[in-house]
Amino acid sequence: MELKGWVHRIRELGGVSFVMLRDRSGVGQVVVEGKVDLTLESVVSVIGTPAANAKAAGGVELRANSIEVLSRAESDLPFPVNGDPTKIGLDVILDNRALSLRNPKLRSIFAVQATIIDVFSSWLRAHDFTEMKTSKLIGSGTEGGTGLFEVDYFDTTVYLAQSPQFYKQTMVASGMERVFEVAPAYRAEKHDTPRHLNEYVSMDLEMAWIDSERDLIELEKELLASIFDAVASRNAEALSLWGATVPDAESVARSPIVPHDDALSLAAEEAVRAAAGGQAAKKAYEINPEVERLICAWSAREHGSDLVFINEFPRRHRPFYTYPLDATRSMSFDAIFRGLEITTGGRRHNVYGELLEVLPKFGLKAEDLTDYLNVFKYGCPPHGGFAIGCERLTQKILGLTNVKEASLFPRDRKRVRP
RNA sequence: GGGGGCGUAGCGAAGCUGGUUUAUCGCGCCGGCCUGUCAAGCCGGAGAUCGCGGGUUCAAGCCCCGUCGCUCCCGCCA
Repeated sequence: MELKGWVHRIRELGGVSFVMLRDRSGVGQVVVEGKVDLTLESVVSVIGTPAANAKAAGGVELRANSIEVLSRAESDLPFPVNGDPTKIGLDVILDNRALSLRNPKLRSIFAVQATIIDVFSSWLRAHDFTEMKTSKLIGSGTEGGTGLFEVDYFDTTVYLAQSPQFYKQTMVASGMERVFEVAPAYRAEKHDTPRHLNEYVSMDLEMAWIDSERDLIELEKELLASIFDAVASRNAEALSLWGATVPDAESVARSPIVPHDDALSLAAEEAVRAAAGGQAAKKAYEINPEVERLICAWSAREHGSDLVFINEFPRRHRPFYTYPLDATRSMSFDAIFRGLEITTGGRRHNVYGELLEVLPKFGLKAEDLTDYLNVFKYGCPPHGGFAIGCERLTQKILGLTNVKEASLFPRDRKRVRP
């Protein structure tokens, strides 16, 4: 039989040599008479006879009759490809992406990510959502909030989309009712943290006929539970390599929903508890990363869940299109998973007149948003949606320390290559 | 933008309060030995202007200042 792959490791014992050959399915052992003229990571084809051998790694080995080098690797590897990747700096890993992904543990991150994207899409299709692909070039940046990247576009300037928000709503109003999109989103923010990327994969959905953000939360619970189950069954090896587990469906189902103001109080109490009865913790005024960690600690202890939903955010913290609950609060929510925000969503304004009324409070002018407003001018059902940060979910499932590890070719303030 | 930490060979690290001429270890690399390895083992070798610039000192990888890079925390961030 013939075996093809990369030379993972070589052990020469004089009269006999063992070559560990790696392909997408794993690593197997090849036995060669005498010495071998091979370098690590060379691509080879081995013809030989398979043999069961209790002394072989895995119990089976291939006794080589001939080895053909299809592509010889230079011997000056920039880092040990077959070693423990947690001992290699992130910069080295990212600078040498093609090589670092040959490491099974690093490559397994993206097997998990593929499952996440697959199940997100297939679950939504099975629930009558239609997949869409919308433009990432937008003509104006009046949506507000985050920074936008400018792009030369013939004789004018356009921007990279920070989210498909307006298009999602457009498609709901178009009569499609339920849509989703998996696509990159761009944020021109000069942050430099382990949880931010300037380009990330946003898994978006939007649906008609909801009453409040609670409908969305219930849907996200089912969706996430489905993703976790699939990762557990399809990516058992990746989970074991990273020493990670996914939440079971029951724990996801009982994830608490905490109103924003309560979350701040609970976080303050949790901080006191963490400080072992120390000084009174100061109450935070908004959901910051520390509050996210504290509220998750609370959720894990009180509800046995790694997931917690925070809803009823103050209207002033949310964009203009967010549907109000009352004078100060909105029908919006965040999902916090293992201490990190992975989702923001909510119900949206769907009545033309109400949108026109709310714009001035956010310093916006109707004439700058005519395309968007026209979506509602001739009737739009009550609706809402949310987005899951694909890299962040991947990161938190596997317990990666930096979200950049969960991006094949991350783009941050300083990195635009490879 | 503010603050902390770290920059020593291709990679990962050690180097005690400044003091021994050849700056140490593991992986990888080069040469040799070895017929059952499992991160193979053993012997030998190459490879480092100790990020860069300046300063203090009889003496700096180690202390000080500046600078660049990386990293973490905060801020910013639908």
